[in-house]
Parts: sequence; C-alpha cells; structure tokens
Amino acid sequence: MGRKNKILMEIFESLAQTFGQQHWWPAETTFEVAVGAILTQNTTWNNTILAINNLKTSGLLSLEALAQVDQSILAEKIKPAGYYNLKARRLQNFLGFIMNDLGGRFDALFQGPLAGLRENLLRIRGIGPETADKILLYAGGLPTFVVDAYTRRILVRHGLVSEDDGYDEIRDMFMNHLPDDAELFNEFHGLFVRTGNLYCRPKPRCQGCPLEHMTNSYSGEY
DNA sequence: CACCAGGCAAGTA
DNA sequence: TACTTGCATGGT
Repeated sequence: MGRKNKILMEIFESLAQTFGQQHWWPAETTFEVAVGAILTQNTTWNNTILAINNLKTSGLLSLEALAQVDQSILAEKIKPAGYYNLKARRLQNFLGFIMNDLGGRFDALFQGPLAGLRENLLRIRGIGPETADKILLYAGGLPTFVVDAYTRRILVRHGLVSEDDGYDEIRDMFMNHLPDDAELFNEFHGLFVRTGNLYCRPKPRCQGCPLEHMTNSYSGEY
C-alpha cells in the first residue's frame, strides 16, 4: 500500500508489541460508549468514570431516562467530568436527535453509509469530529479513524504531520494509507492514547517511548 | 501552588 | 478565514 502505509504500520506494530491488545472502549453497552464519548471531551478518563457511575447508580444511563431527565439534575450527576452544564446540554442534544430524528432507535445511528452517518452526528450541537468518530468506531464498529490530542502530538513530534494540519487531514492520512479495518483503527487509537498518556505530554517527557527508536524523523523536540 | 486533561462552539476582526 | 475565549472538576 505504499511508503506511508509502511511507516504507519511500523508505528502500530511497535506499539502493539509493547502494550498488547487495548480492547478499548471499556463500557457495558454501546449506549454507554456514546455517552462516555461526550463526557470525556477535554477531560481525563478517570473523571469520566466518576460521572458515568453517577449516571448508572441514578438509573439515568438509558435512552428514555437521559432524554427526559431535567437538565439541571443531569448536570449535577455528571459534575465530576467538568463542564457539567455544557455537557448536560450536549448529552440532551444528542438524545434529542435519537428520539426525534431516529424515532428513538439508537442503532439507526450506525445504519447506512459512513459519510452520511458522520455528517448527521456533526450537525448535533456539541458533537465535533473526534466525538463523532469515537461514537461511530467504538459504539458502531464502523471503520473511521479517531484523531485526538495525543495522536496529533505524537505525529507532529515524529514529523509525520504539520502543526497546523486540521482534524480531517490527519484522519484522511490514516484512512488513505491503511486498510479499511475497524479493528485496526480501534486498536491503533487505543495505542496512541496509551502512549500519549505515558510518554507524550505537552512538556516533552518522551524517555522510554516505544517509538524512540524511529529517530530518523524526530524533529529535535525530544 | 500551577498546570493539565482523549473538545467544541461562539465571539471577534 | 483565522484567532481567542468560555466552559470546570480532579489528579500530579
């Protein structure tokens, strides 16, 4: 599949070798995945779990309950995830789309051509490209690539994308040079998150990164 | 104490 | 179009 494919697969193999299977995303249901995708926006996974657990113990983690609960009550429940007023609104925007536009059928989010499904999600206030791709890939099992802050930072530090490349450019790079494989995309993103968490912080703290040996393209920020 | 986290949208010029 | 700002809790 070309040179870019080789580089990307080398990165994937190197990380997979080091960290093994990630089997991301940890959740009991696909609905929980989608809710978690919104709650985790610009927030740590740990804080997201606290919020999800509050929803579970309050019996709010279902289509009907989440669609109907008072927004201020919802906000209180998800407080640990931060931006709670904003995210309560975003969750209910998402639920409104499912109830009003999909007739309450959550699975309809994933039925039809990928591009159209993604556009539908992007029209919802509070769902941007990363959240849309997370929902489609991790809840729907559809082959779309998730680009997050870690993915971007790792690629920039390896000189594979430029600082000002947009979300879709980076996503396209993966999708144009890798096979259309949801399992691969799923694992790849999980591995980027793991690597980013451990080794690729804003202030370079890259010692011991499994990708350290690919020094030919390092830009000197290491 | 300062800084940061798996974004996104609205406001400004 | 390009840049800035608000949103907020919890861990290091």
